[in-house]
Parts: sequence; C-alpha cells; structure tokens
Amino acid sequence: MPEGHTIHRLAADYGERFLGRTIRATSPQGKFADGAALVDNQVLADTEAHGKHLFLGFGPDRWIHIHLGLFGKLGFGGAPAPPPTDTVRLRIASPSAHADLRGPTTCALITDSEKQAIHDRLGPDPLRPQDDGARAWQRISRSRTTIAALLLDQKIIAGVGNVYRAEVLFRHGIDPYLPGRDLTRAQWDAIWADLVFLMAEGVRHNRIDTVRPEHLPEAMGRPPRVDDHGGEVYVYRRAHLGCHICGSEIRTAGLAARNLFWCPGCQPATGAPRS
DNA sequence: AGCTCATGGCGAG
DNA sequence: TCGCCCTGAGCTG
Repeated sequence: MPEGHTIHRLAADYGERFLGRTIRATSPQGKFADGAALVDNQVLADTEAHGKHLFLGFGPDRWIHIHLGLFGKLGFGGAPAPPPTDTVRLRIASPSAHADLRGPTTCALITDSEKQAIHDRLGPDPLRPQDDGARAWQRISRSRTTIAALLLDQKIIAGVGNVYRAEVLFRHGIDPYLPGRDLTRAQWDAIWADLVFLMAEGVRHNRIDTVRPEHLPEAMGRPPRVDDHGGEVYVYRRAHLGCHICGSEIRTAGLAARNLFWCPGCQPATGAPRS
C-alpha cells in the first residue's frame, strides 16, 4: 500500500542489492513468466522511480515496469531464498539476496520509448530533484476541480497518495474542497515545498509522519498513535476523533472513490458547499 | 468460511 | 460514477 516515497525507497532497495549483478528471475505465479525469462541471467543496470511507478533497467531498451497499485507488496530477504508462495508474480534473486513481488497492478517488460511515454503522462514528482512544482501550478491554477482531487491526479503531481493529500492540506489549513484556481501561488508553493520535505522524510524513515515536533504525542501529553499504517498524522483515518490542534471532530467524506479526511476547524470551508 | 477494507488506477457507460 | 483488477489482514460467525 504505497505512496511515492515507498516506491523511491524500493528503487533504492533493489539497487542496493542487485545493481551491477547478474540476477535470476522467475514468476512462480506464472503471469510474468515470459518477461522473467527475458531478464533471467541479465545484469540489473538501473533502477528508477517516478511517482508510484518503478523501473528496473536491464538495458539496452529493456525495462521492467512495476506499479504496486493498492495491494502490491515487495518483500526483500537473504539467500538462499525460501520456496516461493504461489502468489509471487516476480522473484529476483542473487547469490546473496532475493526480492518477491506480489499483487502488483502492473509488472511488464517495456522499451525505452514506452518508459518515456509513462514519464510524459506523469506530473512532476516532489522526490525527483529536477522536477518543478511550477509545472503543476500551471494546471492547478486553471482548474475548477477541488484541490483534494487535483492532488491525487498523477498527471498533475506524481507520487502523492491519500495520506499525503489529507495531511498536507491540513498542515496548510486549506479546505480540501477549494477549487484549484482559487489557491494562491504562495499557498501552492508552500504545499509543494512541504511535499518535497515530507516525502523525503518518508523515504528516510520508510513511513509517513506529518506531525510537527511541537504537536507530537509526547509534547502534547497524549499517547502515541497505534495504527496499522504506522506514522503520526493529524487527520488521515482519524474520522470522528478530536483534532490534535483545535479539538474539532475530524470529518470524512468520499471523494472520487477515496476517503478524504479533514478538520473543519483548522481547514474552514472556503470552497464549494459540501454535503 | 465469508465479509470488509486498504497508502491505486483503468476502462466502460 | 461505477465495476473491476491485484492480495492479505482483521474482523464476524
């Protein structure tokens, strides 16, 4: 269950273990048998992430494109690798390590130009140093769509998922229903800079933490969060609980088939009326 | 054993 | 906007 920080982390994890090495590739589940055969006994030459897309380079002109979707998981382990379970789509193994991919939305062999087409349809990624938030602003500032929906649109900004969306809007006191074109440039610049910071922290710690030090449980005299998603957050999955800052009841609503969370006190409605 | 839900995204209508 | 794809955990019975 990954957002962009997880994918960047996994690209680094693959690289650490297999870059420059000849790997064995198999598809115990069978759905990627042909692709695995074509990279078996090849050298992993490159790993890259853009948003939630992961690329493993076996050049020339040959990449494995992985997208975990909502359920996909990647697990690393040592050698010898244990017998794979029958849901392993792709196992990559070296004499010292193995990696098992399960449940991805996408695991496919692609060419350089197919890879480029994927980059071309993705927006700037806060975790790619060369990417620029101004490109996203061009579209956001002209859109009547709510900022909450725009933040999840990978064509506009790549790598943000449901947790970062809710949390970054909270951190900036922005109504999720505010149309993109009603944001100020200063608000967007602050959001982008914050995502660059938060997501880099996410890569480092391998979890999403968005709570400022002065609002951490120990600073606020409350117990630490216990939740299966792991990090300290302000609003994500905290529906009907009290806001850590103002005490208002955190609200939730469906937006484009995803659950949105926000604090009506800290993020007062300035956008369109909502039900 | 069966249901629900999850940090995602696609295509049909 | 809905249904669908992928998997697994945590309920319920």
